Amino acid sequence: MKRQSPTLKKIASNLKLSVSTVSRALNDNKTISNSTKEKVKKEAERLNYVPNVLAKNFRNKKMNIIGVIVPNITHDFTTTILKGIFIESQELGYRTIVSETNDDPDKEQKILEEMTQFGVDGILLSLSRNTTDLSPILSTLQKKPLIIFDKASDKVPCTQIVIDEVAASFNAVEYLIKTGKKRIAIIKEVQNSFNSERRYQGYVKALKKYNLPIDENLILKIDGSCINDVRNVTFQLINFKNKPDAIFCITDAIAIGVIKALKEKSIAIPDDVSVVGFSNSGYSTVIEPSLTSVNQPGNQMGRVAIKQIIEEINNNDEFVISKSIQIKTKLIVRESTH
Amino acid sequence: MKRQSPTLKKIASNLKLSVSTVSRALNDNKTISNSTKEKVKKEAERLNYVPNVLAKNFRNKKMNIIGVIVPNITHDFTTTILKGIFIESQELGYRTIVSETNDDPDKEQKILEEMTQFGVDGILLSLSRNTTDLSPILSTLQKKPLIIFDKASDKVPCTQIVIDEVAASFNAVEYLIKTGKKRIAIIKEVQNSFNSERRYQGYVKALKKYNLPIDENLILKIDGSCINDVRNVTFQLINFKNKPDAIFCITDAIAIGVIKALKEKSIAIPDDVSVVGFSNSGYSTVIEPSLTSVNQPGNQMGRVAIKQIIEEINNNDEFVISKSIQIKTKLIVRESTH
DNA sequence: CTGAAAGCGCTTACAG
DNA sequence: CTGAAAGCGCTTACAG
Repeated sequence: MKRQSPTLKKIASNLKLSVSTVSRALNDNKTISNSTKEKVKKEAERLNYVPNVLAKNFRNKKMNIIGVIVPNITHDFTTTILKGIFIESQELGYRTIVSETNDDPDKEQKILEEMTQFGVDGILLSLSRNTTDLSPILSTLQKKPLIIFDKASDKVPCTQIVIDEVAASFNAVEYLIKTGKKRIAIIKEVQNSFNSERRYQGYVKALKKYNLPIDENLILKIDGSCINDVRNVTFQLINFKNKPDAIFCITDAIAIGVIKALKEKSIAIPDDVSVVGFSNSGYSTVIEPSLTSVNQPGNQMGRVAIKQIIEEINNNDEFVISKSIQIKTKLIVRESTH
Repeated sequence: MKRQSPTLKKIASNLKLSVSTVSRALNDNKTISNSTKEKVKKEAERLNYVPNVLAKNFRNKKMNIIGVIVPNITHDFTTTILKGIFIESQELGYRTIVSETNDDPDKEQKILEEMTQFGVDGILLSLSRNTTDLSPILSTLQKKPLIIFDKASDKVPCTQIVIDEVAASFNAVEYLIKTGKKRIAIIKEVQNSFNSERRYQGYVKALKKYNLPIDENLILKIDGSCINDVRNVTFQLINFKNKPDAIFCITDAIAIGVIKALKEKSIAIPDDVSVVGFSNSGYSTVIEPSLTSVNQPGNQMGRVAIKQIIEEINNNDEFVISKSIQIKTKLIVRESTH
């Protein structure tokens, strides 16, 4: 702050060269002789020259900043995605600006507008749970490269990077079936959640494949934001004449609640009822019995998202083909199943 | 991208005004008449004018970006701090760039240098666990306003924003004493961690106040990054002839391990041994019995950090007085104590 | 109350 | 291989 940092001009005058030559030399432009390149670089080093990023950004109309929008930075899976985003963007020379919507569509719209105006080069968006009006997203899509990740919607015509939810829950349910379970309940979310719906599809797919009936009594919904319902729903489930022998939960948080409710009623896990969660959060190993859960490689998702958005940033003028990239998951088996 | 967005020049020519006047009008400069201000603003609106942030930044030598450096974004407490940082910076018109060190001092140094060079207006730093050489921090402190939060060190002459660790653990231990416990063990970290040391001081202070002996056998250390040691340490503790009747754990993660180990040996919690954790993470309510733990208001810490750094950014030329801001905590009592 | 002009530090066509 | 010049879009001292 105190001392002015040296500029190209300073280097140029010291070396009796033109500013243009110095600029080119520092950028390794091929039209500059190696000898002057060396001289310039040495002098830059000596002066402790640091390029003025503000000027560079302005000149190049590029910030090298990617905006990242998530519902809630506090969620385990979100933090692992962010980890991947940070690593990859760092490697590729980009910075990221992260903002939270707290699942508020208005906030989401505001952030989209601010980021666009701020001039980020591209946006990575994980949809808020309550977003139904997609027009703000469509309109920023007109102005900036944008990719949706994790919380997705196929109604937005852009690249989507998601967990292969159907395969993930298919595998989980198939595993339960192979384990001898025949009456497998599912607890999903009430909201019109893309992810929840896909997980349900995988569940149905597995039951069908093994010719198990789809019993409406075993398909329950809870309000995703009200985890306390879980206890009641679990009690409801085990009060059926034909109780389930396994419960597939759409999230780890639900699974934790289920396990606690089952223990409260002295139901043996997994002997009487197996429990499977989704996302393999830190909770899975804290709860007893430890929870079998679907591991989602958040790191990988984050890295892929960054690579993809940078590709779309660089192809900006050309026609970009939206793709759907599905990340593979893996079931981590623990004590809540056998 | 396709369409050029309008500039001041465009508005000026449309209105037959000078660029300077338009600029001033848009910035609500008092020297401009209300009538032209109105005209200009209306035209700006009509053209959908959006100021070029890149040009503005460049001109004003200011990005309105604050760099935030944390060891690991994955930690519960860190995410709550970040939440506070996001909220407050958003409100005050700043953006944040977050980076992770993964407790690697070299990475930390690299990030400090990159952020400085990138031109952030200020830096919020939570020290990596393994940082011993403070010179990179001192040197960036010469160039940019910098504040240390959470993982702190009083060896860096800058404002520190920390949990009032001593008071926090004093209160926790005092609570255990009032609950009838007399042989209170502490499990702390092997590393030269500022926070761990402070928590230990609070422990000692409480024992002294109530004239309880300080028994070296009850003061144990584990490697912070190796949670598996916890089980052994716990077994070691309960094998003493004079076993502890309470265990104060420097982190929730340690407390979880302790609870599991105690249950394994069928020791009643809290009747035989009470357990207290630190940070009131999500785990506290997942483990059974639920964990009594010190709640750290991360949100507040984040907000205070942002307010403070912005103040120091704005007072840049003047002499800045470094302060130590201590955030108050609260013990959340649950089933692991009585 | 408004305008003409300079300049922030860099990049890049154009010319030689 | 190098230089002179223009310009990115804005702000601001200076002048009137």
